[in-house]
Amino acid sequence: MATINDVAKLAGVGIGSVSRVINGKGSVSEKTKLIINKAIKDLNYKPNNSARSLVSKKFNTIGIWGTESAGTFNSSTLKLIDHELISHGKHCLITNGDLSSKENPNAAINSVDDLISKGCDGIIFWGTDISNFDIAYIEKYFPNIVLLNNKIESIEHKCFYYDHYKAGYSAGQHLLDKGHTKIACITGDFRTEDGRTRHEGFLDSLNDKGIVINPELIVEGNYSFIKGQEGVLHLINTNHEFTAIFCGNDQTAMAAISTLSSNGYSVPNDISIIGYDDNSIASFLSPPLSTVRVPFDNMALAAVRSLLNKCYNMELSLENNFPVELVQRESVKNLINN
Amino acid sequence: MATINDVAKLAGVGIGSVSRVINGKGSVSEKTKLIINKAIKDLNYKPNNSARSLVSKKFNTIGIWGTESAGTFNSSTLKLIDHELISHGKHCLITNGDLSSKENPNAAINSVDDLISKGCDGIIFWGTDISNFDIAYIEKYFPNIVLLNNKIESIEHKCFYYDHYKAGYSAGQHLLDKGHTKIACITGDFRTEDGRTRHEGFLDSLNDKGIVINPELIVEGNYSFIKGQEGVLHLINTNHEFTAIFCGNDQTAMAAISTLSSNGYSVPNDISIIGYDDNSIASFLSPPLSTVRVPFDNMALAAVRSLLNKCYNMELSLENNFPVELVQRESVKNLINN
DNA sequence: GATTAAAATGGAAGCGCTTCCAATTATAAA
DNA sequence: TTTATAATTGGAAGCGCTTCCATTTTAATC
Repeated sequence: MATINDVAKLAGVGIGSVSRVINGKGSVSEKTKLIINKAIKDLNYKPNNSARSLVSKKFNTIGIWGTESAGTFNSSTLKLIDHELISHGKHCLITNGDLSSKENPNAAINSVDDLISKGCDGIIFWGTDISNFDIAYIEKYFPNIVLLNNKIESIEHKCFYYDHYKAGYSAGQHLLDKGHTKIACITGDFRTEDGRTRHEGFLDSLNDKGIVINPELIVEGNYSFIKGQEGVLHLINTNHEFTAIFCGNDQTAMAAISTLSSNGYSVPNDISIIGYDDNSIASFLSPPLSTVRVPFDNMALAAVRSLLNKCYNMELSLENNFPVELVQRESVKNLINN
Repeated sequence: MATINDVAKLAGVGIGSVSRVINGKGSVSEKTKLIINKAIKDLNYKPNNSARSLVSKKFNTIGIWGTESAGTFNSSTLKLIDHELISHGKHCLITNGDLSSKENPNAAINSVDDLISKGCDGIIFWGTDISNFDIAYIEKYFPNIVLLNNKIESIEHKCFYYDHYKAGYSAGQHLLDKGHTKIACITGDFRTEDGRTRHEGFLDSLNDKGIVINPELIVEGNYSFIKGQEGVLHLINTNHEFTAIFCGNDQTAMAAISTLSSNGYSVPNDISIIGYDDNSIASFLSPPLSTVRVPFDNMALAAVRSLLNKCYNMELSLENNFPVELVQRESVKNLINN
């Protein structure tokens, strides 16, 4: 592998000039620039990043800390992030937090320290699988961070998230608009903030119309297919009547649809389903799923850009408002005759 | 950030000893080891990876070159790879080849060079979206590579792939076993090798029983939902009778099921569907999809491990046989009365 | 206690780069 | 032409580490 010395020697110049050409700063005459570029090409010279980072303290790399449940490893959003980074000449170093969460209490911090010492200029924390406490601790000595789909009051300007409450609310509203009043739901995990918040929003939308949901029609899930399946089974075995189910996420909705139809119920004729996320499958289900679209990609893009700006003094534009949108497809029946 | 000098000073030893402790090689007395470790902890010292790499030429990082269509950014397999790397203290540097493929002809190579100069000890090439020619070229100057789900004769020992032919064959066989003889198919893209091969295997399974498929019942797809939808629509508008469709992948099968049912056909009562991949959705479809399970995870694990062995002189065990398996669920009707 | 071999230790050299400054060269003004 | 100023240039220093070797310390043996 050719080094900067080789280039300098071949071009008959000093290493300083070569460095100036590579980095495009400092003054070099057009003539020597030409000579140096030729030498670079002839030697197929590529600057050694370790040496560069050692001196400059810049790594041109952004770390991503995420977990499976954050969707990090199962989402086109990762692609989008990577795309944005690469198009600015940066790299993407990934760490899966799942590994650490099992182990000792400091495991999350350790895995982050690992990421830092490996060399990245900033970190995107994706999801809520790391405690606020840990993040706050890390942020003290490594401030170039950004939270995606998570929110911590003390560093709110570094957070990119949407309003779970509003999202839940709009799901409920849609059901109401279509004339449903007897509504069941299969929620997310109530131990998580977002699980609670989206459910609250949902309940409040009903409350605001004076509708109170039968507590027996609320079953707690955890976003998994299997819990969705169990939830539906439980609901259809209860004796309470309902015409619609609000599912805590699309995965749950998927489970609901398939479980209902294999138990002889038709969606939406017998029971309507509304999901939450608008994941990549939602429109492909049968029937296509009405759901709340969460602006994941917009948030992700803004998060990366904000970090890019901070780490590399860039000035990329970024959104800071991430409205949720109700996507009406065919899984909710209109009960209102007009 | 504390450096090795700080540690040496605090511990009252030479930097050589500190280095020996960090790397666990060379001899250091238990007593000084203790002192040094305390200093390391007190200073919260983390070795600087750039400096280490600069000297040692090791990066403790494996690059992944993949594209969206390879599933790199949409698959739990990535998580598995990352997991394996991290549990051996290595990192995972990702590059999305999609970006490059659009641009100039050398874009793929450039993006790989980028990965190399950024610093990785080996690269996993995931999928077939980079030409054999390019890979062969890269392998010459950067031999620590491994191909996942791809095969190039000249470096077959670096390739981890399965038998598309057999997979296609077994799909056909299953349909035959269930008594289907009038079979349609919606294939993959015939411009790709795997698209062709799995189709060949499928046709041969029929041929071997003396069954010839009606050419009008073969429609070329490209693994996308939309093409699957179009394909089904085309098939049901044709006047030729068929009882089953072999879909080139599960995505296509998903499209087929949803399109058929929204056109009044019942799966599997009217038409049977068999898929290919056994992706994460397959078992959740309604009806649950019978499909050919492709051993992605096994291949990926073997690929990573093989690379780990090569790059770091490890001796991890690895599978080298990746049999395909038919997963029978409920989307294929049994036509044989017994 | 003396001798020898083995273990432990300190630190210089050097990895490839950026940055800085002193020295040189070109350019403009007088 | 001379002088002042700006642009260009070379290369030493130093980033934090590993590796090597010369030196010192320890342990083992007589």
